[in-house]
Amino acid sequence: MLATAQASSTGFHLGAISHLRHLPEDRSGILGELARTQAIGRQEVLFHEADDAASVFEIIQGVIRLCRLLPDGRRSITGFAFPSSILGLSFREAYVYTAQAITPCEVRRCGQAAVTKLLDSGPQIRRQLLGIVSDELCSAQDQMLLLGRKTAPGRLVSFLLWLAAKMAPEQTVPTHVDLPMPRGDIADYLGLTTETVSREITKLKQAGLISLPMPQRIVFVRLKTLRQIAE
Amino acid sequence: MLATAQASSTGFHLGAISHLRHLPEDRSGILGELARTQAIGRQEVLFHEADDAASVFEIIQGVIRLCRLLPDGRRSITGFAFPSSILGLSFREAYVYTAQAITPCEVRRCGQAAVTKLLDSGPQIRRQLLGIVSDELCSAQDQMLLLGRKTAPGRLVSFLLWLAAKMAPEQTVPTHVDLPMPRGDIADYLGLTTETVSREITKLKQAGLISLPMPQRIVFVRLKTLRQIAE
DNA sequence: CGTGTATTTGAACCTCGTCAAGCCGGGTGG
DNA sequence: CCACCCGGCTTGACGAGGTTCAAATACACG
Repeated sequence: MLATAQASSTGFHLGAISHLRHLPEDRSGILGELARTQAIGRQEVLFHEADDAASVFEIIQGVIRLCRLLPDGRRSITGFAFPSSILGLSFREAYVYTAQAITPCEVRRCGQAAVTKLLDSGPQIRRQLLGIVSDELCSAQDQMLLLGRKTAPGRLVSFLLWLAAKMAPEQTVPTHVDLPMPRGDIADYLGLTTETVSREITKLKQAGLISLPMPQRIVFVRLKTLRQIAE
Repeated sequence: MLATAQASSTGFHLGAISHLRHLPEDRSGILGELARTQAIGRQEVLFHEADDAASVFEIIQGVIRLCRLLPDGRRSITGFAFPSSILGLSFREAYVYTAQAITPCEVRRCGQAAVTKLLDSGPQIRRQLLGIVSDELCSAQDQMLLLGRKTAPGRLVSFLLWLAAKMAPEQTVPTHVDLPMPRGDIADYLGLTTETVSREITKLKQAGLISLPMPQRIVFVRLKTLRQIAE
């Protein structure tokens, strides 16, 4: 059932490009009835790096971490996936990262063949799928800039504001964010250590920029200053 | 010779492409006769970040740097483009980085519309274009791991070996590499400073792992050790 | 031969990683 | 109900790795 009408992704031209990089298209149900819904327990692995890329996933509920390992065990988290994210659109033989549930999740899965069929089914949906991959590429480059050229506080604040926007897309002015992932995951995402992440959070609290009712909840107190720190 | 005419930045768009972790498909001329060939002078800009993404480019000759700027001037180079790379496959409204020639270049350009047409022309070419974007995403993640979890010598050696493979793909055992870009570009690509890049090169030389007949030429002396350092 | 740029080198400083310990909260079992 | 344990988080002391600032050198170009 194609109840969810595909939002047209044809050009918006509003000038203020940087905010519009990731247009809020409605992608819900892009995989349609080709997909089967499935529950995933906390810490469960959807697929491993280098596994045969057999399936594509759409996250319905929960948060998933995407990570890569160096031979000596150093870990890099390349991204997090939230509801409506698409995972595994590789168009290649193997997955390039491991996907693991941080919280209990609900996902829809469908085979690569179904995606190929989807791609052949028309220019509209094609554009949408390609846009998804393009957006991923764009955020990957944002992340490179963060890792290569921002300091620890800049990285952390950028992350907190980004996460708040991801978790509550409807809010233009975020008030707080609840961290679904442990400090270690944040560290591996930001190229820092758990200790540094913790210390920087403490500093923000002591500077009165955030408050911390509990370790998993960050309340933004001086949002404007935070935005400056994130640059 | 071209005087240093600052190229006006009227809109072109572009994405970026490189690396071939996967199969060595022949992509030469993938844009076909839809494209027009064009010469680009050193330091000339193909397109700017946030410009309307109007064209797609294929590099025929030369090396191009792709970069992003932070408001305060810090720069991050997100990639380099070599012959046979495709730039600007964004499937979005605007380019997400600036593309600038490091050496004199020859490129083929064609409009986005032509790419769309190409995409509609069959599953074969579709797979190829999608594979290109997927490969880009994969290298972007490699780079995140490098920036987040490798030390200065690890980053530098990884880069040198990677560059050697890019510049002479036919050689399985590289003997040397000629750097087309200045130290500052390498630094902005690796998330370091010019001074650190220079010092690390000096250290490799003093350790007898490389030799340096001239600043732009790196000769690999103990390849195996270098590979270990790169991990 | 003089000028400007790229590269190298030096010294002081500082951010962040490392190692180690302490803290807090939840769950389990006595 | 309490004692204990265990994992995640915080805090402290210390040092290494990289940045910053400054200057010397080398090189290409006019």
